[in-house]
Amino acid sequence: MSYTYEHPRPSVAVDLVVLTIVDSELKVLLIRRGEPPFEGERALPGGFLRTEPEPGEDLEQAAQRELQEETGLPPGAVFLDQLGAFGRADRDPRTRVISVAWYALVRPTLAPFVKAGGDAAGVEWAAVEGTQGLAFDHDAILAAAVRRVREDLERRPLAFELVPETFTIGELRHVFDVIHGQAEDKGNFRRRFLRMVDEGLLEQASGQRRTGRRPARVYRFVGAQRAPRR
Amino acid sequence: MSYTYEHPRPSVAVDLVVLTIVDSELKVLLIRRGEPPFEGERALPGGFLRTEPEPGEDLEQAAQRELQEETGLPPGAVFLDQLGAFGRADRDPRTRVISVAWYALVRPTLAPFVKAGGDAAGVEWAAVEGTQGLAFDHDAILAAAVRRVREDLERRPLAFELVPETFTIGELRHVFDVIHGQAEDKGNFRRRFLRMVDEGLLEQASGQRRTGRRPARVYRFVGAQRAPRR
DNA sequence: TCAAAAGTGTTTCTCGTACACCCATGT
DNA sequence: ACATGGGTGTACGAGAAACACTTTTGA
Repeated sequence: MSYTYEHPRPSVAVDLVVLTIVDSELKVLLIRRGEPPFEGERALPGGFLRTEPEPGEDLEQAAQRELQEETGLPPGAVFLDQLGAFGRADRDPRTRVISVAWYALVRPTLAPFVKAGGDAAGVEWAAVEGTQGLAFDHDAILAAAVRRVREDLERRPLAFELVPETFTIGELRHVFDVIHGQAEDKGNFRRRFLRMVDEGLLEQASGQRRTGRRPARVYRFVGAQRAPRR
Repeated sequence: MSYTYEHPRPSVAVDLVVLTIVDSELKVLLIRRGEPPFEGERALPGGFLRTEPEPGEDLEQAAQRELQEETGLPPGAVFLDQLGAFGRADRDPRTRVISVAWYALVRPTLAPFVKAGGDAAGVEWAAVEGTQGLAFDHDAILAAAVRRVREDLERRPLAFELVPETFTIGELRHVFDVIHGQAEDKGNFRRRFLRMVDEGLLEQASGQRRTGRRPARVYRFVGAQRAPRR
């Protein structure tokens, strides 16, 4: 309760769970740590909040900055929302660190550009399934992110962040299939989808997609704002 | 990206949005600040994360500790979950502070004991509606908490945290009415409720409640775990 | 006896679910 | 021609929504 500012302070880090879908798999962006602690091991990308020059950057700014540094993608091209704060006392063996974790969704069309732009040596897209043994408490953060995306997928327009700007019904359904780990019924998904169209959330775009089989109509997301709620 | 530990560190605070229902109104626990900044103004209860002795306390521990200090209620009697981190650079005029906010739900039966137990001078239950002008960014934190509770009420067993251990259907419906600001249909709510009973989430308790009118059956929540997901 | 809340029933509509089937295209 | 995914139809059931009605109590 003592509301004084004189006391030792923890470090505040910002960590990112950057997700995309490649080859029908949910992937997460991991780095290989180049320094202790956990040197040589894999971890989520992240960094410390800058507090200089006073008063420093907003938490959200810090997350956006890290995201940009780590992916090389233009700001605004990637969906970003806060996951929460992770603050187990022993999560960093060296000193006290609070991590504010964020999750980001990268369109598959942009994913290939990420490795090129990243500064860190060992940046890679790793399959989420089977990923384990990350540094710090990053296993737990990753798990929380996946749970969160799975839940939010149902009630917020997240899926549109994992397809190209224009997309077919099949492509969108594929996002759900991958994230939920099971196939949706084609016809039922289509109906749900078309309902969104005449609610005005989606509109048919011009052109069509020729992807091997029968060409499909393409749509575009126009619903309200894609921004998070905060 | 520089993953070094040598840099100025922000303070980390833990703030609480403690909610209850009294007199058919959603109430939030507020304190009157006794020192700068914002001396004399109202604010959410909270305090700084303790990092001594090394490595200090977990974030969740800190929240529980504050909750206990502020309400005087026994630990475990109150539902607590994390809201998120609030870190606008200018949120504290004096120095850089990151706030990790939590929301708590106090049963109406316990609410009256809170003022007695609190140490701070000006602890009060204030109606959420119309509350404004809180210190720091606490208006925003409060708004986020209310939005979150409204959403979670639908898909997690939150309502049971705002009734006595045993409760009538009407009492539970009242929670929804107050939080959503509009009355549910009696019959429809009842059906939803009874569905939970034969799903095993609720069980009829012994006895009945005599509260003025016709006595009502009382129920008890037995569903899985009440704990948050983290 | 009257108001108020408990408790019950009914009807309509929407949506999720499961499944069957046709259509257009590249190989 | 045939496999593949796009596109369409149908039928059932659970649940949301709106509303009317009976029952039990205290005042």
